[in-house]
Amino acid sequence: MLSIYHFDDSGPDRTCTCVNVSPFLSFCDVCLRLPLFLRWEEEKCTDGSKWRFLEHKGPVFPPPYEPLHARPYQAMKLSPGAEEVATFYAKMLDHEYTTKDIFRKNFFKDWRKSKITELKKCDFTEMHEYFKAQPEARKQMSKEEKQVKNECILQEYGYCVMDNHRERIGNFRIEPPGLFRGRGDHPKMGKLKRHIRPEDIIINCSSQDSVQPKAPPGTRWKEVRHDNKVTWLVSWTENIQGSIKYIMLNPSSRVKGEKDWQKYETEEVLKKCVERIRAQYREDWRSKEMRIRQRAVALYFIDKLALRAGNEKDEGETADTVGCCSLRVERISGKDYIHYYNKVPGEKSVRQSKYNIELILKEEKTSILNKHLQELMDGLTAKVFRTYNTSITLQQQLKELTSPDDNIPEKILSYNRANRAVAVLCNHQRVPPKTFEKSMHNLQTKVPVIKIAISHLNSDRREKETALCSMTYCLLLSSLHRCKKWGVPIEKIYNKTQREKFAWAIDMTDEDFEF
DNA sequence: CGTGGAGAGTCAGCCGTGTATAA
DNA sequence: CTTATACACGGCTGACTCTCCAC
Repeated sequence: MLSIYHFDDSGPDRTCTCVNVSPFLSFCDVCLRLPLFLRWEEEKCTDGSKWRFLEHKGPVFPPPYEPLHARPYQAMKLSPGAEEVATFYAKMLDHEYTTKDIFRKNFFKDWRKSKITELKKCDFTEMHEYFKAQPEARKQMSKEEKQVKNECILQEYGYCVMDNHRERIGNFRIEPPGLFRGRGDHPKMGKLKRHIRPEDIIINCSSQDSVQPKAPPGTRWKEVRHDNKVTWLVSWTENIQGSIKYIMLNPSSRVKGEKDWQKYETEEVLKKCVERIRAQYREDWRSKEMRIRQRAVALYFIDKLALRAGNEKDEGETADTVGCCSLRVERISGKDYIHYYNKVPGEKSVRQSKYNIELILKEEKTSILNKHLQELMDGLTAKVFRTYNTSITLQQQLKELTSPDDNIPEKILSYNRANRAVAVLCNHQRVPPKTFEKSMHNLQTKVPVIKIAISHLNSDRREKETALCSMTYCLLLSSLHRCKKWGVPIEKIYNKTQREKFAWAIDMTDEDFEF
């Protein structure tokens, strides 16, 4: 039974009561009122509001910098600010980032508000050693001491009250300052991510009846607003890309759970009409209109290759990564493309129309594509295809790989193998972590016979990781179903966080379920 | 009507930490 | 029993998707 919250208007302290009811029951069998999910649905909230009451304590700021009085540059004394920025670099000395020119250049540019002229002449090793020793020092602090401290902060700042429910907040801590780590060859890597002050913070909460969060002594918030059309509690603008950051609720919360449920339902609808959509885009490959051909091939890639949509981005400002709609001709002839291409035998009409492919990917825009998808099916967007195909593949694989006589470990193994198939579809590829390579090396030198096992180990690891990261909803339900059917403990497949997030799905799975 | 940009929300990889397990 | 290694977990945050609205 799923724990669905219901309103408890009688309580003096506005906390919720959890009652075990199925989301498909009309009424809670204890208080005889509608469960929250359904009530929300019932009352429709057509104005698009996400909540009626919201109260929280605001964010937790990182502790202020404590100067070390270190002198990494020719014994020169640094201001506390300059010294702090230096510590960010010193902490990363072991990281590959600090070997990259762009990283160093950006860091140095932001740091040299001081009179330091050459990075090469700086010696960060002393500071580096200091920080390396920190985990040791922290270990000295007693375990309970740490836990109690953390627990207090969590209890005070880690929860909010939204519509009578005490809900867990996802990230209630402000991002600490540091050096920006972009992904890939990011042109801004190494730039200083500055301190966020209360004056940068926008608070969102109820206007009446709620206690508003207090800014730290001697400071004030940038703004306090009362916007119940959004779900965030706190926001600020980050200084590297100028984008907005938010504090929002935990995945186990009502607002997030409802969203997930909705997505699951969209997948269900797609299942019913996917063949129609496929037939249509195949036909569109031969359209007289170029735009339609473009659209159809883009859609084909998204469907067949589980590509992401991939929006246009500012060149020179952002990471160098690509998706379907931003694929360019030069990339198509490149290795990446061949790599994908080889995985798609058949569908000759796409392959033969070289002319198609070149234009399509160059000019098709995500927004246009999404508009088209919306016409094909209500709620359909590019990424729904990705999750849908993931689900279907997993389900098929599970069916193929599992036999009723398997014992539980065998069933867990086949689950992991099925996940590998899913990973292939999504083209997940990960570099094994460095520590892994190292331990592999040790194995190889010690016991040569073990070599044979190495490839297995390697793939097992990937399967596990994939199991953790390719969570979608039909996929989720079909694997939950399998657990129930074969008596595999759910705990063996999903960890605590995942089980909390998908409490609603775990409950609605029964043995007859099939995606 | 199309487009660009801001805002909101989701996804996913990395990494530190704590714990289980092996040596 | 102690120490070292492996592993799992969860927090963090950059990247991405999608929507909406002003122009």
